[in-house]
Amino acid sequence: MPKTPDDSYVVQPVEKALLVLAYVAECGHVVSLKSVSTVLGIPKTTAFRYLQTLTRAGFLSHDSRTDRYSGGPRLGAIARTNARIDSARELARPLMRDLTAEYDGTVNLAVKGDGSVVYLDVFEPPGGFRTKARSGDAHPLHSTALGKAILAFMPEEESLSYLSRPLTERTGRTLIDRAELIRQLRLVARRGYAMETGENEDGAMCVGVPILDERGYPLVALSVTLPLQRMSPSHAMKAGNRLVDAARSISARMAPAPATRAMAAALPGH
Amino acid sequence: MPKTPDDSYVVQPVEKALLVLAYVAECGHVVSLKSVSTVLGIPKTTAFRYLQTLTRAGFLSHDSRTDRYSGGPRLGAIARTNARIDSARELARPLMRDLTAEYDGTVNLAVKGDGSVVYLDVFEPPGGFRTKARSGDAHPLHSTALGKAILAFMPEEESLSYLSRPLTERTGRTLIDRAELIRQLRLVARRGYAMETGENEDGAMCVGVPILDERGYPLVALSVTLPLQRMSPSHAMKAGNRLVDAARSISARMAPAPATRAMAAALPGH
DNA sequence: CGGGCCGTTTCATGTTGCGAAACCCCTGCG
DNA sequence: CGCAGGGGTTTCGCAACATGAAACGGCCCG
Repeated sequence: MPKTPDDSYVVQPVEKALLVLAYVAECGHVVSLKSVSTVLGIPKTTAFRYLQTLTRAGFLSHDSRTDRYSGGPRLGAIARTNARIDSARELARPLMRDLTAEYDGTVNLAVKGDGSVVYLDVFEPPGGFRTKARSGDAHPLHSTALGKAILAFMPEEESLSYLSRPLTERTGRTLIDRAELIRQLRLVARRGYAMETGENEDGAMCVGVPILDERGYPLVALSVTLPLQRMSPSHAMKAGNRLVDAARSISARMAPAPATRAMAAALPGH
Repeated sequence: MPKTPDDSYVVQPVEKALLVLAYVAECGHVVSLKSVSTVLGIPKTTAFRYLQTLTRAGFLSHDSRTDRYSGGPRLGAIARTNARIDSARELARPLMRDLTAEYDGTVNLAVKGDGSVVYLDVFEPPGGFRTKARSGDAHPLHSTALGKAILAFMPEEESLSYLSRPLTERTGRTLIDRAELIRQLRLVARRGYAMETGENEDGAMCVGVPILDERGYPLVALSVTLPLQRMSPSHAMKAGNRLVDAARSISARMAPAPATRAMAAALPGH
């Protein structure tokens, strides 16, 4: 029985477990092992194992008093992260458009990835020079204004762990001296914006700021990139402060992560 | 290498696939097969299969142009359903408290399950008689005011499919005549509330109304249950209209299902 | 034109997922 | 008080199937 064009790479246990996850999470109420088994037509032994595994991984939660399953904390976490990023992205769009025109430069929005920034949106001015970064690309944290803005505002423990990894040299100017980087990050934290001059891409200079979520964590960052020669120190400072204002206005209106069902499920049942 | 008290029922392919799902969905940006494989330390062949399976199931989406994965539509659906139900539940709470005192009866909030209603919250008056229903219990659609309220407001095609299943007789009074049920549902749709007199539980009478989500679908329902002898027809009518108002006020303020990241991901990348 | 990076396909192997059946516990009922 | 029944948990033997090394192929970049 062929289902879709090509099943050959589908892992069956995973497929069936996802069926279980979808059923439990989408039905909006607690369910018993029995009902999973009968509704989905999966033998109860197998359903039992899937429920266990899904629960262990935090995708479901299990009330041992009533032996019922429901959506778990992980689903809430995913929804929350997505809501935060989506709303930041949405709120940033008009500001980015304005900034692109205002500075006639490239304006970037990026999220923090694992040891990198990943570009979400890149607004380019009509005529101007083009930067390398495209939506979806990843660049190092230590070589970009976006990354330095994020590093400077995350908990110190975390930033140090990133800095302890090998620091790749993107250009001749890339800072790979850890002590110097840490000094810079302290300055960034104080004045609110980060700068980068040809450290990530030759001939490009960039000013970046973090966008803090409701926990104060720099989940996203915003930056303007210009050709090196068009950016004077005073210009950069003005741009930095302008970006700080923009980021603050986004933070203030960002999704406040509403209480999730997963949390409600943690309360006593009756 | 023991991980938690008891791994014996954990299905390994599922566990690892969930690791992949968590990584991709939680990181908030598109990722490549390579990065999944290296970050999670899973051989790329295996990671490939998991990504395929997760994508097939709608938990991830795959941009074939750039070969990148991100959160899929199913995650949005789950978040939306939960948000709707949570907010209804939250908004209902104070009203339910009021109604409990006002009628000195049991007030129920339930979600539509597969062919049943599942009780979310049950408010009981201090002294009074107790009904059978507890939070988490499931009762048939056709024998409860909650269920009839829901049946009357769902698309006809769907309600007919439920009515075509065998109708269990809960008490001597349970309506199992389909034609008569359909006649009743039409009346319910017209006046806005459903009634039930000892059809689900002996000696109890119940008035229920649907709570419609933004699509007009009766996802949740609200009801008041009283001992049969304490409920006159005129009393029931007043209660019904009171409940209709309450439901409308909940519907109006219910979570409007914000645009999700999964939808945004469907837009062209750059 | 050539090298390397990354996604896809193949294939032989034995690990491990599977589900029938037995077991156990709790609840409701006579 | 004990019996029956419905769910959840555990056991166990077997073969299905997940696995990952290696080979392949396409695309980009130099």
